[in-house]
Amino acid sequence: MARRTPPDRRDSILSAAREIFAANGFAGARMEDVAKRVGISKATLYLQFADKQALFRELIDWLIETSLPDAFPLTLADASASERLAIFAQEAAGKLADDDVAFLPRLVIGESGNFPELAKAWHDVAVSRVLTLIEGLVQQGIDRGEFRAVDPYLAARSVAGPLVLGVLWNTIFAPVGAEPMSLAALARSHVDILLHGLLQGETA
Amino acid sequence: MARRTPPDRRDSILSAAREIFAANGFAGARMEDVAKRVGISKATLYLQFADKQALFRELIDWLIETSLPDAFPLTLADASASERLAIFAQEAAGKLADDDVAFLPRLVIGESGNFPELAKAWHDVAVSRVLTLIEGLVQQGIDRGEFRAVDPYLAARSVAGPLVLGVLWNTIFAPVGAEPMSLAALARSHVDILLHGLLQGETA
Amino acid sequence: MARRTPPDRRDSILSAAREIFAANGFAGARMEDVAKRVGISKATLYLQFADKQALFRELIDWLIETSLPDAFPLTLADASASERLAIFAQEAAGKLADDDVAFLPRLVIGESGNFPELAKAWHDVAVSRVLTLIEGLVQQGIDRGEFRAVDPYLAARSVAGPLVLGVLWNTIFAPVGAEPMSLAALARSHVDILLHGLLQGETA
Amino acid sequence: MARRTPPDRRDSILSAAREIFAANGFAGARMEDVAKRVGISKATLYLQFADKQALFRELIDWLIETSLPDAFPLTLADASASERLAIFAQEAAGKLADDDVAFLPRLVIGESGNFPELAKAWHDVAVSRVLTLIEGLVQQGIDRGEFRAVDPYLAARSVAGPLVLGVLWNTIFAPVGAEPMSLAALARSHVDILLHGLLQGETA
DNA sequence: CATGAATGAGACTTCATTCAT
DNA sequence: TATGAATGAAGTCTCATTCAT
Repeated sequence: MARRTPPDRRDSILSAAREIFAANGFAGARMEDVAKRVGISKATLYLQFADKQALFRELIDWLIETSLPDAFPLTLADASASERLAIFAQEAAGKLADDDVAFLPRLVIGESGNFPELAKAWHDVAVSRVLTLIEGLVQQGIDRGEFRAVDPYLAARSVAGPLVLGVLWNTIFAPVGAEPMSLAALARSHVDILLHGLLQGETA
Repeated sequence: MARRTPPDRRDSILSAAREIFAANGFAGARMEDVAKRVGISKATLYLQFADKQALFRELIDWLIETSLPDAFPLTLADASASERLAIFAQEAAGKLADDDVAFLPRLVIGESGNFPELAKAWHDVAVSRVLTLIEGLVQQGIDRGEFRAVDPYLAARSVAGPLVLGVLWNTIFAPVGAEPMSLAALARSHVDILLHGLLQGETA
Repeated sequence: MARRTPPDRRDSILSAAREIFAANGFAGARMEDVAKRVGISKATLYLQFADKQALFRELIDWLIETSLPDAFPLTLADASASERLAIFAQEAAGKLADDDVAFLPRLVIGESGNFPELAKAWHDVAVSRVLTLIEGLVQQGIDRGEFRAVDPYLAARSVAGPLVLGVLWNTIFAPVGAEPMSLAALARSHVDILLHGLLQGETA
Repeated sequence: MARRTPPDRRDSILSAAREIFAANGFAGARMEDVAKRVGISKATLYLQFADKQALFRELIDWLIETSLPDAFPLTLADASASERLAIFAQEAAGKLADDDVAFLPRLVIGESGNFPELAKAWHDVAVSRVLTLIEGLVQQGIDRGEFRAVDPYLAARSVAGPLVLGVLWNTIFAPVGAEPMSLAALARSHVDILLHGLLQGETA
């Protein structure tokens, strides 16, 4: 059941590493704990990963690959910008609610001081991409006369910000007693506010 | 509270500790580096702080005390809810742009796994407070008939989210090559969108 | 002595082991490197040799057997002692110039602390034999009235020493930039000096 | 008796290291054993030496410095070349008989594969110097018409070789049962042979 | 008070050796 | 016979923490 399956073995190690690193950070994590969680010996770990840093780096890469790649191909739709924004937000909320993804931000944020490259990779591969996608969405809305002529760059941050906050909330504060937040509800409310504004008179 | 040693000494240690912990996280920080940065010996460090955890905990307390306490007493104003929201956002952006504050999120996020109490303290003392303040602000707007009847809890997240994103952006991504973000500009744009919405026709 | 595996296999392992051990010493050599050089797996190595020490010991035996056995059968000649000394020196220089032999001294010298038996084997099988042979040669010269009545034991060291120095020189110093030494030239010069002395007037 | 004496401490470590490295070679030596022999903890070792290699390198340097520097200033004498050669050989034999010096060759020879720099240092600082000194001595003898016109470079090897052999003999073979060799006796015999030659008739 | 010196405990990493296939 | 995979044991190195001065 566990002899000759290099790919499985590798994934199971990465999976265990995710938990250990997520719980303790890079410096605080112990290789022995990772091994123990996989049910192998430390030495076997080193058969697959050159050292602790390699394991950590490949873990992050794996997480980024695993979680973001096929993200949001929905952009295609020829619905209205409003609808597409709403759909995007729902999809994003759904993805970010996945625990396998949610702790990546914490990990990368926490270790960005020690591993700047990881921050860069996460930025390039995931964050920047998503923000650019949102920018495009906003820009499209403006071009179609559907949205006001706001700054797409900043607007994209307005769109994404609350979701980031929500993810971190659930990752950081929920474990210490705060009420977990429904990303879906947050997304719905946020899109509503974004589109229609807070002001009373403004809504037709 | 500090005995014979001038409080200066204590503060200079905490200040040094801030830099070291911010740069390396708790586990990655070395007591010797803290001592070296202050210009004292490791042993002297232990004269002031029982151990590494004590230093870290007192650091966090000190940071929260130092940075958050006088936060946003502005709530007083009896201007319109819109105006007060705008003012709040500007003030918040200003405070969060301060480097002495900006790295705190990263630190807490990174160490929340090992130090749940930090997450809790930060939540209780800082985050929760500010969000509650925003909720009150929104609620007031609704009560006055100025804002639509949105969910104040979620709306508060809509307000704060982009600022959080902005701070993290400048903390995490700017150091690895991303263009730093102007929190003031972000706040301005965000409040505009929040109040008036993105939709074209909606603005009077 | 080797079963199904052709002796070639055994020899090729020993040959690879020679290079690895010669380059790194016993403790520094890795079984994996030996296996890799042969092109087999570590496990297969253990099919032929019980463990690392066994491999090393058999290697030394093999080297001694391989290199020394047929050494200097020339002693027979019934030429003059001078001639025989000269011939011996030339032959020895020739043999010692062979790289397959030259590194043996270094190996044994380096590991004599950890493997006293090696030192003993080398002494018994090789060094002692050669020195005894030289002693006999000198003694013969004395007996025939050809040589002065020197101490044959010490004289044998006088004969052999420079060749040893030469071998070590080429093994130790030449690789780090020193000019390699011609053992043949050294032997020729040395025999000349040994026979005729350095002093001017002494030569007829 | 052992608190605040950095230089003593350092020397006592090097002295212990000498024994451990001499007995086991670089790879075979354990830092813990060195520490144990000094009577300190492993960590204290690392207070003085960055790592195992640093300890080893500094040990070799220390040995070379300690043993060779003031070597053979005797060159001054204005005695005959023969006398000076004899004196040199006696002095050299005396120095080389010192156990603190005698194992250096073994150590460097054994590790020359892993630490080429050591071989180079030993060559440059010790071996090359002594050989050059002998060359000068021979050349002087030739210039004065006292010696025959031999090749000084090769003659120097003829002079030094047996002493090297003797040292290695006592280092390598004596510990495994061979009769130790008197370097003084060897030197005396060797100089006699070198000067007067082996041949009977040649001596006036 | 201040500190240089010392160390115990622990973490990473390596490698000879074994075993199921 | 051959080997890929696995690991126990060991060794290097680090660092929070203590203590004598």
